[in-house]
Amino acid sequence: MITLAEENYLKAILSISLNEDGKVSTNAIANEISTSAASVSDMLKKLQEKKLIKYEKYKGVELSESGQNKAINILRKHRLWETFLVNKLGFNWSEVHEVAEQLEHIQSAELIDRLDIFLEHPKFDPHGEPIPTKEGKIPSTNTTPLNELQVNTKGKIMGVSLDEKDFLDYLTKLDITIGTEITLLEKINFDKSLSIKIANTKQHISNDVAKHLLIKIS
Amino acid sequence: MITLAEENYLKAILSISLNEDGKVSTNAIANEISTSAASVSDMLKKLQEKKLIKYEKYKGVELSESGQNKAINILRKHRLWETFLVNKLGFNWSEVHEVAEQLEHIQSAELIDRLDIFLEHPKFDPHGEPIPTKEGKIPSTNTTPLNELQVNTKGKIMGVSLDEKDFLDYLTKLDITIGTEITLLEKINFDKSLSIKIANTKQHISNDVAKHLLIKIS
DNA sequence: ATAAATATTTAGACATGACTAAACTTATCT
DNA sequence: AGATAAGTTTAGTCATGTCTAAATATTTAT
Repeated sequence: MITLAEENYLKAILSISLNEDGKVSTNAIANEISTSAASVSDMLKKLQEKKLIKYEKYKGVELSESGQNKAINILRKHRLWETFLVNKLGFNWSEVHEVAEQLEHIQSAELIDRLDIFLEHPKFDPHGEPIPTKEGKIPSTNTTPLNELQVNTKGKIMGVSLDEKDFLDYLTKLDITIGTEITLLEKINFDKSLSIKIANTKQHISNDVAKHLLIKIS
Repeated sequence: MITLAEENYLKAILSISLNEDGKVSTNAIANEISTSAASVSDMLKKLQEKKLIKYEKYKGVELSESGQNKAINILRKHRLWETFLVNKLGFNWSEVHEVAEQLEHIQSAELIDRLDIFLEHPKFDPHGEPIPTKEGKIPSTNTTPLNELQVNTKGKIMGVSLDEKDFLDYLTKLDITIGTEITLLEKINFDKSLSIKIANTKQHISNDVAKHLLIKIS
């Protein structure tokens, strides 16, 4: 059996791996799940014994095949539950993260199969993130973070890569949601902030916001 | 904050209280949740400190008002989730108990409010058990266990008071489900077993089965 | 290439929730 | 009432997952 804490560690390692290459450091994990490096070090030993990760002291860690399967399955569950909460229960996209963090640990393959059917096999969650397949593949999205676009490029917002209430509420205030057409007008060298056009209105956003907006160039 | 273990103890105490009068004994709880009396004794001290129960050493235990509210809320969540699993996801009534035991611990009042709306405020779960109200009332059902009926009484099965796969699968095999019309033909004194008529077929069932069938006399 | 800074692991504690064995309380039987 | 049985609590231990402080390894800078 896998414990709740172990699942959260696998999820954290997967999440870091998806954002950067190479092995994952103890500190990165400690930072991701807001715990001490010492606790992480302890847990890595346990995950190693269960063959869920490949770990060499001081050298960082990566998921084993079975660890990756487990982690991707948790991600699949998280994104399916978020889809359920928004599409069926009428939650706002900014309100679902915490509850989905609980629901993703429910143990029942049958439940997830049936939820997937009930939701009609959704491909994306309410934040535009791809829902991993039952076979453990994460479909790629071919999108680019807004801050990496060239000036004067036009595109459509396909998703956001950060699931935090304050961030999502801010986007809603800016009239930014999935499907919104956007044009990058100008990049400010000084602070990397951006001028954009949405529905014929000029807006100004920070680099920190822009990097979490995933764009498909049109 | 209330822990998972604490919630399960409150639930067990409520469940025992609903079936018998007076204070709940340490052993009864140990039996209900398959643990040792020593563990129960430890936990009762903790629940006492949190004012969730009224407890006197060697004298048994009862829920405090806040403890009862918490316990009934867990029961409400359990029964709403079972309703969701059967009505929306297409599970069989014998397959939902274990999953609902996990789902009942998800912490979000908003989630349960919305689930209740989504299910259109169901009054009974898939086993015919009443769903407690948001205000913490358990509606009474005015039903009688089959084994307490008089011979030759006719009635309808309104619910079952045991949520175990083997039991429910057996009922399904006997063509017994909620709404089934039933006539009590004979009580066998020797082993308290019963002869019954269902859809013009004579059947014979044990007292153990009969006591979990809740009948509304017609 | 060595010192300083940074990252990681080990050591030793602690809280939770479980266990067994032993001690103690209450109930029951003659 | 006193002995025995049944029920309950206490004492001591264990596994999990966390922590801080100290020790050790690795990386970076001079």
